Amino acid sequence: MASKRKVSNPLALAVMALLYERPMHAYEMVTLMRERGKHESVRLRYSSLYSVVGALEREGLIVPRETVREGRRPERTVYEITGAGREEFLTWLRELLREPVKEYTQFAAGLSFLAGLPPEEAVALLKERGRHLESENEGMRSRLDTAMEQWNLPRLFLVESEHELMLREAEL
Amino acid sequence: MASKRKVSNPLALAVMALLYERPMHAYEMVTLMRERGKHESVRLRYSSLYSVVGALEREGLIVPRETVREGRRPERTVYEITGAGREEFLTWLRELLREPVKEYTQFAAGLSFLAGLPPEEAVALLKERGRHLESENEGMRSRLDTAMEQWNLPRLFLVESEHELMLREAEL
DNA sequence: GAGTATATAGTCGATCTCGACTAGTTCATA
DNA sequence: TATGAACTAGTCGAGATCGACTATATACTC
Repeated sequence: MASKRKVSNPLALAVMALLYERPMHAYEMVTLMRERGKHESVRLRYSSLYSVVGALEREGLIVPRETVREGRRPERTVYEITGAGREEFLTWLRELLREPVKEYTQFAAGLSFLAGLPPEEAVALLKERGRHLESENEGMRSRLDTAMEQWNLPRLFLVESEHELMLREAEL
Repeated sequence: MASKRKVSNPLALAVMALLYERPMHAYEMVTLMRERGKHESVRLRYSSLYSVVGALEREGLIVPRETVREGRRPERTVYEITGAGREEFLTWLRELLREPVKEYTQFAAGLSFLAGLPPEEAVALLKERGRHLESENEGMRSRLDTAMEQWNLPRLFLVESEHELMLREAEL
């Protein structure tokens, strides 16, 4: 279990999720992801997207359905998900939700070398961080509140990280 | 501010931190990092380490001091940090601590496609995750407690993630 | 003293990832 | 009506990253 995936970029999960709904072309995926705020949870770069789409096709998880061209714009390839793709999507998603995996963050790295700085400076920096977080979180919270009517799934979603970090600073 | 670093892998921060203490060779860095548990906060692979060391050298942040060979073992190059390296280390560390940056986690990605699963299954999976976390955290906590005497810096350090995730599940 | 497990010290090739760039289109606006 | 911004739809090359592999030395065990 938890064997290595042939396409491991989380963006691939997003692609499959979107194609699970209906066939579409790459650029449309970007647009949809942005509309739905998925780019907040999955790192989204054009270049990665196209390479991930290519990889998924190689692995037979998605297939091109048609290539259309409007006017003199570059042509767009519409993809659809395959049976194997659906299966892979569900397996992967289940695994992500069920099994905690070690995640490395920049901040954790920074914290672990805290000792390289004089204590007063460390405290000052972390306090500053605290202020940044507070104001960012306020913004997030209010955006969430106003968006709550349309999208009822997210709810609390990002705000917990606030608690985590507040605790850390409190601890210092 | 927050301009792109020439060597951006957090492992580079670790290397500079170690060489800040005293010159050493690559393999010794691995040993020390493991001893001190730094590999819990910074992803550590041999291959990445050697390439990071190479990059740091190219950038003039560290320099080889001598190459020694014991018996017929592969030769080891001892590195030391330069003035520029010290400066870069401090700047980077300060930035990491001061400025919150968006971090993408696997779990966040998974959560954001939760809707792809039937609600009961989602709940079941997250509950399972909760159990895993609980037992893992228990282990962590006891290891921390026993190690507390020797290393007094870490204290709460990893345990807050427990709270974060417990809150998330509670929310579901 | 033979076999095997573990520690030491790395290298190499394939893939992944990203930033920078291209190139046409639509829209506002001066 | 020219001009510049923003949108649409990608490509490309450089560099980063990782898994797998090599090779010697030491320790343990039967």
